[in-house]
Amino acid sequence: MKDQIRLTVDSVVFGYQNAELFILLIKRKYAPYKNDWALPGGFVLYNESLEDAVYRELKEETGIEVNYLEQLYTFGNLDRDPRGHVVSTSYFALVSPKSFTLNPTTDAVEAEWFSTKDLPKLAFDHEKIITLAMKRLQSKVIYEPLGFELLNKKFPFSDLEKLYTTILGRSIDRRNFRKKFLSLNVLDELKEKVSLGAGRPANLFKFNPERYKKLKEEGIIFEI
Amino acid sequence: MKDQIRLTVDSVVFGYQNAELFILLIKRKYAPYKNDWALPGGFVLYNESLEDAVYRELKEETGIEVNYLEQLYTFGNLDRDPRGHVVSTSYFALVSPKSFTLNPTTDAVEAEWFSTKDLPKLAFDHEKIITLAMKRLQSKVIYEPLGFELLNKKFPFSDLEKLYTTILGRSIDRRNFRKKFLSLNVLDELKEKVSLGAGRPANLFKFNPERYKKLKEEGIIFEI
DNA sequence: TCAAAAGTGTTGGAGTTACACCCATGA
DNA sequence: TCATGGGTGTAACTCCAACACTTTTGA
Repeated sequence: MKDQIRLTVDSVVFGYQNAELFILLIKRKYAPYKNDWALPGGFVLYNESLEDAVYRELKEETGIEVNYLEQLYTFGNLDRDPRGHVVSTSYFALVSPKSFTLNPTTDAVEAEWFSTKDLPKLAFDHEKIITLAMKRLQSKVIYEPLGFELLNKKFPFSDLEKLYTTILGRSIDRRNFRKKFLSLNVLDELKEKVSLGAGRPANLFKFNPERYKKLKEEGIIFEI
Repeated sequence: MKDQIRLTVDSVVFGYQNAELFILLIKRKYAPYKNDWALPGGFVLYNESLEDAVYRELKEETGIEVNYLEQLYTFGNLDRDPRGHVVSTSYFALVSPKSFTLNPTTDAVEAEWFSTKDLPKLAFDHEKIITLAMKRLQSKVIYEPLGFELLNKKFPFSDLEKLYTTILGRSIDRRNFRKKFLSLNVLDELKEKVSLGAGRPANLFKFNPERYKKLKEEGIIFEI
């Protein structure tokens, strides 16, 4: 077991609530970095694919089901893990609001959502991984319709706008955003309305993945 | 050694000559896939970083020096290598024309450039890796000035244009391309001219990496 | 009736595309 | 002087950014 390269996976799981982005972290039970917060993940088993390892670890450590998963980067610096030569393939994942509340299934393991604006000190090089994941989310959300994975199936337009504002970290012109998004022709306007506290009730929309797929095949590119 | 995940690196090395893109392949000396063509690469050693492994394997197998290196993707399917559970992190690299001719240093190992339009049957999942690398090159060349890594330091504008035509696989309007590229303000026009066979001699240009870096820091984005 | 959020059009400017002829050289 | 590739400008159009008031509801 010694003098052997070992392979881990780590996942940056994003959740979204009330115009805030969150990342799922777990508290480490063992050394190294005992009691520090870290990304969910762990060693890949023999004859286990990378994605299987990600799903297994997420289930074991957090009990969460993700909506979207994508490989991020593989870190292989020699100084990244005090236990020796440990290479980690990182993933980034998105969860829908209904998976946002954590069931405290997996006893003993502490898992918690942290606002991206208020992250604790992290184990290993996990801060670096998170930084990369956030950049990737930002750059990806403008040319692929990922955002919907973080929202409910049906959502008012303002949710989408707030989500983009949050992810991109800048304000967006409501009229232009709506115009542009609707012109992409991948949203279905529903007959339903929803009233969120004060103000005029909002129309609900739904992302149409089939239409998106078809447009993509035709070479039409999504771009916000 | 058995029942142990092993880690390899594989590199897709691109070269460019006469309006054609080439990929560097080696002929496998041992099973599996003995005598098939494959991407240069091999097992990562204990206490060796991924990039070091890439450079080492490229040197051992091809004797080549690359100009640009970037991680591509990590493949971890269980069926990708008949030898067992072998995970491979792939890289993509660019070489300048002066490194394009192969010195037959590393005896016994056969390395050869293949046109991307005429690739042989490949070992493992290397065809898949190459497909991904080509997509990455295409999408990246339009928002990062990678192309220069495939050209001589000093080059006539037509070289740049032909390179983009080749990589993107479509024709480009000469006037618009030149206008746009020059307006990015990262090329220095030299006083030198070069005459390539027939026709009016062309002015030489040089990429200015410092200027590009400065513009990038100011938030100006390169985009062709 | 007031507060709060949803919904909606227009205009100017920037940037992109489309397009064809002259220039400098070597053979 | 001819063949070859290099170098250049303009006009139409499309796309993007900027900008503020009306509508609908609940309290």
